Amino acid sequence: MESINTCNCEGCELKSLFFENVTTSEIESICTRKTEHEYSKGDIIIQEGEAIQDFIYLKTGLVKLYRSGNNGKEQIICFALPLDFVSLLSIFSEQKYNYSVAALEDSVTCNIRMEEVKSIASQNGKFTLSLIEKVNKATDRIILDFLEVKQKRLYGRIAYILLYFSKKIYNSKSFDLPVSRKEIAEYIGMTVENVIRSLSDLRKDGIIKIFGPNIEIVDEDRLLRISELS
Amino acid sequence: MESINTCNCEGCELKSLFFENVTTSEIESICTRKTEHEYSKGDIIIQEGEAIQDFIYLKTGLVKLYRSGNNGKEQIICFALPLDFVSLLSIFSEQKYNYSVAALEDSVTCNIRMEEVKSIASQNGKFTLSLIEKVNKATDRIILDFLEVKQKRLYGRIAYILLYFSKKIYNSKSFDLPVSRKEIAEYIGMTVENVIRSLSDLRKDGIIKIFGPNIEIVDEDRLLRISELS
DNA sequence: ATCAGGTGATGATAATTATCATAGAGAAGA
DNA sequence: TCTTCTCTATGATAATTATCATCACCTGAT
Repeated sequence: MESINTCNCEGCELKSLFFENVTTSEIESICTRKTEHEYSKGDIIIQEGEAIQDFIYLKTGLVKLYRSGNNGKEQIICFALPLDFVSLLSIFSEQKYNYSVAALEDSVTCNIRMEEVKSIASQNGKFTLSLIEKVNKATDRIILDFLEVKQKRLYGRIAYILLYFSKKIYNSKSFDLPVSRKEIAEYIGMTVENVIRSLSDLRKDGIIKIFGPNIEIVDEDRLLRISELS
Repeated sequence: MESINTCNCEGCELKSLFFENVTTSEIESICTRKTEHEYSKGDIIIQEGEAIQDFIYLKTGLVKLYRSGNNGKEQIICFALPLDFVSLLSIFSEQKYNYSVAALEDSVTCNIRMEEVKSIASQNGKFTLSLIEKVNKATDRIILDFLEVKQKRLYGRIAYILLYFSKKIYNSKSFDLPVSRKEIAEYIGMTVENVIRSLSDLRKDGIIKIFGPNIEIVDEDRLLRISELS
């Protein structure tokens, strides 16, 4: 991880989104004290169990939230793009992170000391209210996605995650999978072998094409039907 | 549902928990305008799709949060006791509820208009901050429980939910199940038949006793091991 | 009182998923 | 270079779970 501080808040398109109800002087205070961090693909941004010190949000990149289950296996909680909070869960309710965050692509975060955020929050109700809305939207999304995946079976889950990457992350029918088969398995809660098998089957049926990490969705309608019919 | 308004806030033990950072005049304003509602076991408190108008919390009773999946089947999101918010998800981020709430036991809710809460929140950062903490804690709990259940298999899930009711809800090794076998199935994401079979097996193995709705945990250690070893 | 419908229960069987084994390709390290 | 490790891939088999059928019991409705 590399720590830099060259970001100018004036040009930051995220500023207005996150801090719409903050006064100019409060923003100035944030901007001078915030730190920015660069991560390479694969780097760990947050380690489960660490003390929560910063309020972190993703400026650019793609990350995964995950935690290690009882049996040593990892479980992926969700994927997050910029404008989703990285510091979603536990941020206001816990002392320590109960999940980890790692970069799936080169990423940049903007960090603000929690005390700073809490100090502004305690003085500025409108800010806190807009914060609560955004945090809630993100956790709602996680829960609804969990329920969505839960009601599907193997093939439906595979179809669902392919459509998720295609539509929500890359907005294209052809994309490089940012995760390994193993990570897909950790997200949908199935074994690697079955993930690989399902992808192979989808390829054999002419629904997708696979070139190494690249996936091309050939027959989106059928993929959609598989996703919906479990 | 019956609407009453006889609750006196002075004696309300929940007041200080939820509204610790609220001024006396703000509390008075809340107390005069809040409404209280009584529900019988089985009553629906919130219907999925309804407009969110009130901030609702549970005074007494036990409820379930659930939503209807694509295939018509219902999925139970979580169970909630007093001091857990009922209006957890979507409350600050959505216009309409994306889940339903029903009473598993006779329950009483205290309702406050959302505008009232938002109005206090926008003027009182400390209040909003303590609110965000509580809402986050509850949604965190849901997500962690989801992950916990997800990594277990049928027997582990059954053991887990029995221990959950025993320890978290009733604090006793003997209790009446507040939910049907079907509802357990809807929570753990398995079929009713398999839930019933698992309970029968646990009974045959002498780990629990079943008298109609009553469950008695005989061998808690073994149940714990089953829960942990999936 | 009787009927319909929901719930709990159990068995037989089918479908789904996990586990184990094996193998090639590529990456990282000695 | 050679070894080791991880990832992708596939097959065979075992374990797990779902589906279907049947039945008893209870409750509410007509």
